[in-house]
Amino acid sequence: MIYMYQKIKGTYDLLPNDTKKWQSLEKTIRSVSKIYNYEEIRTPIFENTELFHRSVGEETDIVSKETYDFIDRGKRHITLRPEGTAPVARSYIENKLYADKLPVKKLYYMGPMFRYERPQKGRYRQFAQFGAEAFGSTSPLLDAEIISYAVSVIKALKIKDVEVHVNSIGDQESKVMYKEALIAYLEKDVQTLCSDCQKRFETNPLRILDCKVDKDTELLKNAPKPLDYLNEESKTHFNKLLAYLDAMEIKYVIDRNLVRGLDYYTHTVFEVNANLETLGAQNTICGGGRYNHLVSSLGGPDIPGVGFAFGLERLMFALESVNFKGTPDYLHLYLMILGEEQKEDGIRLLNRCRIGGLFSDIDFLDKNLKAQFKLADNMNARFIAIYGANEKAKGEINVKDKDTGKEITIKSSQLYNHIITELMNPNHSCETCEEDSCDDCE
RNA sequence: GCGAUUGUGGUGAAGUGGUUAACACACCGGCUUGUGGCGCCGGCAUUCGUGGGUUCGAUUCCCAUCAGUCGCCCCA
Repeated sequence: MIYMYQKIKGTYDLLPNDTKKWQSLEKTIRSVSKIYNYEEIRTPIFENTELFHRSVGEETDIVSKETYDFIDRGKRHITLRPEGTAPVARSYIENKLYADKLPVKKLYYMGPMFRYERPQKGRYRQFAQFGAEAFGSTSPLLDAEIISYAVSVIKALKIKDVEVHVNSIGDQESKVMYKEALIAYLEKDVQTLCSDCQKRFETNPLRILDCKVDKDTELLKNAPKPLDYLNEESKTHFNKLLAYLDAMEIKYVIDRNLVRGLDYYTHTVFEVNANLETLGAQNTICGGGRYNHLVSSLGGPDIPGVGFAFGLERLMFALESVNFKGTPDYLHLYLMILGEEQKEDGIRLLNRCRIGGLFSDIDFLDKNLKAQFKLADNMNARFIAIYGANEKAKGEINVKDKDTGKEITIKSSQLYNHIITELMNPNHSCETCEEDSCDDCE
């Protein structure tokens, strides 16, 4: 070959083996979403560049240096979405979902996001997120529900060793007060911090709190914390949240240093970390919080919201470490037609089985018997039917049940009925069980 | 954006400045188009990510580039 194309840096192909696991993951996510009564929303993967600048924050890395931007043929400035909250908020406003008969709109989404970052484990340039947004209530109960929803997804996936970290950065007023206090406190000693923190001091001082390099220094240990600067309202909100979490029996730790990177957060912020070697440094699988002014700052009515986002690749890694398996592939029937003269009649038999819903396949390469048996094996076929000249002459067909090893010859017209009957037999093996799971499968 | 490290067939991998590039699995063919999973026999990298340089000669040394991995940053 002259030139081999390769995938774009930071992207990946999901091959059939992988898509099975992903489908299973998606299925679990959807069923938990149903339990919490969240409805799916799907927005475009690109939006006006401006949307992300307004919402996520001009100074954040993800907007200032990580977006995929382009200008389309109509000279529009377009950005591949780097996160899901802003597009959902935009859609919420544009479609006037606040006027819906459901005053609290609970939405979830799943799909690809794009950030121009240096790829590493659990971090890709095109990656998938599952996220939820609930609009229309300032009640801390909604914050608690969102956290509960996220935790339930993790539980449903049987991921252990997770920690929920919560914190409050307060409302707009508290945020401003805290920021001033922090800056005043750090001002004279900025030079003692790491070089990254010195930059952060100018751009996003809150993030100094969770710096890995400086976190153990006396300066940071004694630094003012957002929780100490909450006004009464913010304090009440946070305390109620904690009470509701207790009522929901959700274990959490209050992480006084937890801040989030995106500008739109107010009050509650939280993260879910998984302590798994397979995740490496990328151990935050879920992050979220409340954003009371995002909708209004995007030109909508003054409506609050709260949400979270999961990184699905990281979830997949976490699943691998708990030996999560998708449903195994199998076939009901592998039909071996021997001889060109038998093909058309054989195809009729195959077709009948397929119309009846049997998972069926056949050879396309005129392989010999041995090779076809091997193929049937690789396809994990339960029944192998052989249709050759002998059978055709007698109107019969030979059927082998791989589960029992028994082989019988029946009227070829009975092929479908025979297989169906056998499949209904409760003594089935789980490898070929028709449901996604049965009692024996667990 | 910064730092480190790796790159040999479908896969896992050994290996050397000089010419047949181990081995294992997978795959293909034969013994055996009418019964696979075992066995035996045979096949399967004109080529060592790509481009350039050093050299009589490079997969092996050097440079560049692309990609992967790990960490920082950031974030999910």
